[in-house]
Amino acid sequence: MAEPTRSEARPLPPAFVPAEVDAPLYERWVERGYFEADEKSDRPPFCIVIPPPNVTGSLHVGHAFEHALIDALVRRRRMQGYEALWLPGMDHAGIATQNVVERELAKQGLSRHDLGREAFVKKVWEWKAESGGQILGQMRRLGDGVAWSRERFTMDDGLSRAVQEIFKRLYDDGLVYRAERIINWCVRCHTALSDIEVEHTDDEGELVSIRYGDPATSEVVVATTRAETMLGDTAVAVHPDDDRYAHLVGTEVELPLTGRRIPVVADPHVDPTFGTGMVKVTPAHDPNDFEIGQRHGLPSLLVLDEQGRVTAHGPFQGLDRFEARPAVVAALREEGRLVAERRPYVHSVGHCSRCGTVVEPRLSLQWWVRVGPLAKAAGDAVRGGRVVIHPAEIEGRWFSWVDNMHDWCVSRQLWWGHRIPVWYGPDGEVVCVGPDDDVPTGPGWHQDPDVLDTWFSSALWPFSTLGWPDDTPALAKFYPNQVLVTGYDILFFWVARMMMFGLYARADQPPADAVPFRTVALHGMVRDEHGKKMSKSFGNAVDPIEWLDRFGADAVRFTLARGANPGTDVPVGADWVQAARNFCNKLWNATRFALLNGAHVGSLPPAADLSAPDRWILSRLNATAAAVDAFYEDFQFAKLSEALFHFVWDEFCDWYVELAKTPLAAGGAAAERTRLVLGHVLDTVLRLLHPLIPFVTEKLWTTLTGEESVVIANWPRADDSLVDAAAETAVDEIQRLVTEVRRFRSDQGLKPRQRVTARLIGPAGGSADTHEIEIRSLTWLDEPAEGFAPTASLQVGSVLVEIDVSGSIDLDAERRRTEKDLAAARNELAQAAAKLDNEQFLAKAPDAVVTRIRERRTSAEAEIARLEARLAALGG
RNA sequence: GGGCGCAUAGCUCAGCGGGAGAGCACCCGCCUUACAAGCGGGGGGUCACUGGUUCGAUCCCAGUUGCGCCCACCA
Repeated sequence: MAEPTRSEARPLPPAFVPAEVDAPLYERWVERGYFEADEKSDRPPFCIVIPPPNVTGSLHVGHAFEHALIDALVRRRRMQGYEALWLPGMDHAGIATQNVVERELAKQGLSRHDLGREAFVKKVWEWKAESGGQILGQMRRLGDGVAWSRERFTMDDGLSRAVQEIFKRLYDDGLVYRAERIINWCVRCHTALSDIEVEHTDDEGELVSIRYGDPATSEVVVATTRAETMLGDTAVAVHPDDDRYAHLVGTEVELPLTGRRIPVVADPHVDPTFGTGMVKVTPAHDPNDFEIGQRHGLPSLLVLDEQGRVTAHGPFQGLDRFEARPAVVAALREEGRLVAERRPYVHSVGHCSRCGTVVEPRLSLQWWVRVGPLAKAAGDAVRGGRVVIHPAEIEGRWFSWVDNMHDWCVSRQLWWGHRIPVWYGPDGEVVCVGPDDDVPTGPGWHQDPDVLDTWFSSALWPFSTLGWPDDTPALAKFYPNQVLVTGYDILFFWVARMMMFGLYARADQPPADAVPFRTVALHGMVRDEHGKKMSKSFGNAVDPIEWLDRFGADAVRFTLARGANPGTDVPVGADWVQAARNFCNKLWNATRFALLNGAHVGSLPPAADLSAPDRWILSRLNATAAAVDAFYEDFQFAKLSEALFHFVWDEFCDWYVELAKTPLAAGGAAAERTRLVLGHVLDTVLRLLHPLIPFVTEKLWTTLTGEESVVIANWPRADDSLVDAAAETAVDEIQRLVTEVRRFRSDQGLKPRQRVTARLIGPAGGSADTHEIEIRSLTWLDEPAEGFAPTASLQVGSVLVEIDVSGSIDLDAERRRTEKDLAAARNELAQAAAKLDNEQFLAKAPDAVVTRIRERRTSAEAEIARLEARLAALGG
């Protein structure tokens, strides 16, 4: 047997101080290459690509949350023997980053146009270097076990090549095309936006009804919330079956303020029951009107420029759309009661998701991805079970989205991003250039000035980061990724597009291997301690660094994991992080205690040589390990964290460690046996906890075992043979006895450590008999001396405890307690008895339930008898 | 306008057909040589409302009220 000398050799400080522990450990992990993955390995692959953070700024708590989950998954798989890869990187975040840099420039009174495209883009790269470095630093502090050698950026050469390649393929397949349509135009960002980049809110506006045609005889009344767009009307539409207006169809009416005459057309899109049943048609500034225009060959008249200013017609020219709106209404009124009605109107208004500006629908020539076949494949992959979405309830949303997707506008009028690889020739030639093609040169040739939607490159992330379009070993090994962990908020922005492009790019593979990932695990959003959305403007956003400084990375990670119920939002507050920090410290001190007492890791003695508490804690340990494994398979981070928390604190620390003090003090074989069990339990539970709280566990585990690192230790396997029902029952008895005595003492006003004498009388070999020393120690009861005269007695299970409460017993307190317990027991009995009197219950309830109720009745009866006796003894 | 989800202890949330749970907060007592970032004990809930199904409902169904989210081109 090894001598317990380690503890003296490697003492632990009395408290866990993350600031002193974390950083050196992380550096060592990286130096030793633990997080690197070998694509040539025979081990099964486990790859998760990071949802690339925007280089825009620093990580927020949501990132910390996501990283905590991913890191836990990857670390566990690594311990299980997988070739585990967490691939890091960042996203250039086109519009977001450009905005940030433009804002910086604005502080100096400059616009990007002052710099020019080339200089501006250079500026953004500088920003990227600075901001990106900050993000990487935060990831190190969090303990993210990423393969740094594989770090990628969506704008680096390889990924840009992938973007160009896929664009070229899509172009050649007719899946990307250029067309003039209504797009969402942000007048502040000066770019087109895709539909999902627009956020709708119910805004207060005004619905204005306007008379068109001859004021005297006018029967044409149309309504609008955007009066200024009337300047661009090119028709009025009615429903084809609307008899009220059938006579007008084919005629022309005068458009006020413009001197133009516009036709009345019949179109099925018009809802005859809404308003007057007549609609103004502005093909250049409304998607529906554009459709109507197409159907009737109407001209499209742009009346707002890219700044949202009126381009047409004298008095309004140059006015912002929001100035033009009332101005037009006023002019109509002056013109002679052309405004039939004005009323407040709450309606859905689209805003730029980046800057909040009201989006202007606007006719524009843009590049589009034809989404039909791609989206169908994305839907089928989930339908066919090739990709599994967690939690499953989200699938409904998934299908309704992919099955109804509109074509995706992918061109952006920005400078920061992947430039569209299309050249236009002097004679109207259009050439799409692949990564290995020659760029057309010569007079008149120029490249499309626009860049691609930032999500276009993100969509390639699962394979572009692994070397695609080249046929690399990494791609072969790690594609499809095993899991994708991300927030439900970007299911459509990102997950759907990765599915579409992954399936398209890898269409040469068998269907099951073309998918970008096998499982999508969606998490919720981090919220504040009251469940409110975190936002800077609301002032409740937390900088994770603050918590990292105060409580350490493990505490932050554990808090977040512990709150992570599948797919639901996670509320967190500083108090909770503190509680997690306390847990880490508890673990620290339990290990410290064990080491101070010579705990070490060795082969466990056979069960027959172990005490009931030993067998109990091993039983609980293995049950916990099994539960943790099951929870991991289901991404139940809250449950598995809770299981480990409960095991460590409530079972191991509160009971096993306390019970262990007796054999440790006894010395000899009992002490050595206990040291081995302590060592074994800690060894195992530290490994189980490592994926969640990597730093403390590394420090404690290496100190305990003397081994190199828990990062590369084996994941514990639950051993069913160590689950021991008899031991659990035995310890359960001890716990009940101890708790009852403590309760009695507390009721009697005895100080916790105040020694009183007592005699324990139980059946030979029962828990009181075999563990009397432990029980006395935990209840501060001394052996009775000569002439022992108990002043009180209490029966707990099969054990009678006679106590000499030094001094007089507080009869009132004791009576109150007993009466209360008695009432509870009687209530219990009544409930059980009522059920057992019910014939239908007996006939229909499952046997197990009936048995349980019978047992409950029996124990309630015994309890009542006991309590009544006690009450009688108390003179009640 | 559609679709989805949620209402359980003061707060944040688990549980989800047969004994109401956790963390934090609260009250009482303890500086017990692992830990005061701790230890022991304790109080606190007609499980939103109304009906239904069932021997039995916090749990299933319907409706009501309140809250949240997603989608949508209704002037």
